[in-house]
Amino acid sequence: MTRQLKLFNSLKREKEEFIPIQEGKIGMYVCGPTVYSDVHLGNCRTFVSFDIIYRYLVYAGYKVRYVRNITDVGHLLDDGEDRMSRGARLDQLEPMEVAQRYTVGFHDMMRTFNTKAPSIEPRATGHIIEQIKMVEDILARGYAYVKEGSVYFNTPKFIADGYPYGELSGRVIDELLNESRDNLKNQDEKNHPSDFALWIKASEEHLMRWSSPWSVGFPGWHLECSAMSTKYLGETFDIHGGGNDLKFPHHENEIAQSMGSCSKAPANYWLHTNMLLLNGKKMSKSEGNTISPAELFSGNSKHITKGYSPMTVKFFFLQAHYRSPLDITDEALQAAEKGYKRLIEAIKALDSITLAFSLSPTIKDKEILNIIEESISHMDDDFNVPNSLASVFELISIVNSLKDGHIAATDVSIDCWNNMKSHLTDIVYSVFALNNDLEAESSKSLDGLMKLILELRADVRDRKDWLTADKIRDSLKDAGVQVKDGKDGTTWSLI
RNA sequence: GGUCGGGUGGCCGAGAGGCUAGGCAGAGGUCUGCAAAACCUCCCACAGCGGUUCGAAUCCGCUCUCGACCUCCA
Repeated sequence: MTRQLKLFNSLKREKEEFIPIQEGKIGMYVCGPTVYSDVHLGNCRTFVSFDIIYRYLVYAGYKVRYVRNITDVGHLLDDGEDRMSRGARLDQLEPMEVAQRYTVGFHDMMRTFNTKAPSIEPRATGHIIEQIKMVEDILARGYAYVKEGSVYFNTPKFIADGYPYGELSGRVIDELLNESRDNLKNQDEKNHPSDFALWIKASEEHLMRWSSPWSVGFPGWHLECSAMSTKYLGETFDIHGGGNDLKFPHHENEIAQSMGSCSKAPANYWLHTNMLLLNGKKMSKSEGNTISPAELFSGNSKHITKGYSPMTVKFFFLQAHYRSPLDITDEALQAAEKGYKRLIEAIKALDSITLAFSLSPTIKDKEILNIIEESISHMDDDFNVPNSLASVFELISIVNSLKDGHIAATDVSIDCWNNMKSHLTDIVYSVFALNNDLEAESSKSLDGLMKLILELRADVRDRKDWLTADKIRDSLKDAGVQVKDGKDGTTWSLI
C-alpha cells in the first residue's frame, strides 16, 4: 500500500495528485553539484530537502530509484573556458583530480548531514557516449544544426513546431525571441541567441576533450542531465528536482533536449527548492555576505556568535518548507538549537520510559493516534516538513508529560504508547534523519568534567593523599576512563 | 527593464475566505534544598491603502519592500 501524495508541480504552478507512471514505483532525478569547488551551503539545503523527500517516498511505500548526478564537465565560463579546466590550472592539478577532490568533499558533507546516497550517482564524463547519441538523435529529428564543429539546439524551429519552450520557467516565447533579437549581434556561431550548445568544439588549450562525429570537443551545459536521466530512468520519468535557480535555462533546455530527441517530456512532476538567505540578503561572495558549512559548524564567521552542529543546521532547514526561502540568522539558529535539543532529548528518553500503561484502549489514545496520523499526512501534502514537525512536537509534549507524571500512564494504552514510540523514532531518525549528534557536545562536557576532576586530584596528589588520588583513578577506570600520570602532568583517555 | 515568487506576533517560520500551527524568547505557575530540565497558563500577528464578501492574513487593485531568474549558480 502506498500513500496518496500531492506535489507542487512547478510545471503547472499548483499542487497535483501524484500518480506514478508505474504503480508503486518512482523514478526521481535531481540535479547534483558541479564539483569544481567546495559545496555551497545552499546546495546542502537542496540536497537535504530531496533526501527527506526520497526517504519519505520510501516510507510512504514506494519503490524509488533516486538518481543524482555529479557534474564534472561541461559548464562554460564567460570566457568559454570549462569550469573544470579553470580549477585545474589555478590549482595545478589534473581536471579529474579537481573533480575527485571536490566529489569526495561533497560526499563527506552529505554524510555529515546524514543524507542517503542516491541509488545511482552518474558522472557526466562517464556518459559522453550517451550524450553524443542524444545529440545525434536531436540532429536526426532536425532540432539542431552543426556550425564549425559545434552543435546547437534550434529553439525557433522547436517553438515553431509547437513544443513548449518556456513553459516551465514562465518565459513568454515572443519575449524570448524579441529579447534575443537585440543581442543578436553579440552572438558568435549560434543562429539565434536563445539557441544553446549541445556539443562544443574544444579550443587547443581545452583540457577536457572527446572525439565526436563533429569535432574533438565536449558536451554542452545541459546535455548530461538529459542523457543520464534517460539512460537510468527512461524517456519519461516521475519526478525531476533541483534548485529553482536551475529552472532557466537548465531545466527548460533539458525539456527541449528530451522532446527534441524523442518528442517526450522528460518528467511529469518538477520540484524546485528555494534559496537560502543570510541575514535577509542573498549570499554573495563579493559582498562578504556568505557562510560555508564548515564556518557554520565551527562558528568561525562574523555572521554567527558560535558554531552550530550539523544536525542543528539540518533541524533549522526542516523548520521551513522546501519551497520557501529561508533566512539564516544567528538568533534563528540559536532557537533551532534549543528546539532540536528538546526534540532529541525526548526521543532519547523514549526507551527508558517504562510505565504501567493501560491494557485497553483509552480516550487519550484517540487524540494521540490522531496527531500521529497528522504528522504523516502533512508529509503527503507536498512534503510539509514544518507542519509535520509541529505535530511531532505535540507528541513530544505528551511523551514528556507521561515521563513526568503530568499525564497518568493509565490514560494511555500500551499499544498506543508502543505505536507512538516507534512512530517518533521512525519519523525523526528515518525520515527527517536527524541523527543524534548531541554526543559530540557531551564529549565537550566530558572534557570539562575531566579537567575539573584531574585538577582536584592534582591538589590531592600535591598533599600526598595517595589514598584519595588512587580512589579517584580506580573509580574513573571503573567508569571507563583511564588516567595516565606522566612527567608533564596527567592525561586521560576513554578505555 | 522583463518574468516569477515573497512580505505573518520580540525572532524564525507553517497556514491560505469563518476553526489552536510549531519552535525560540518573555511573563506567571507546578516541581525542586538551590538550579537545570519538564509540564501548565498567558503573550492572539498577518507590509500599507483601497475594494469584493455576512465574514479576508487568506480573493482583487494599487503602493512600498525583499528575493529568484533573464549570464555559471542549489
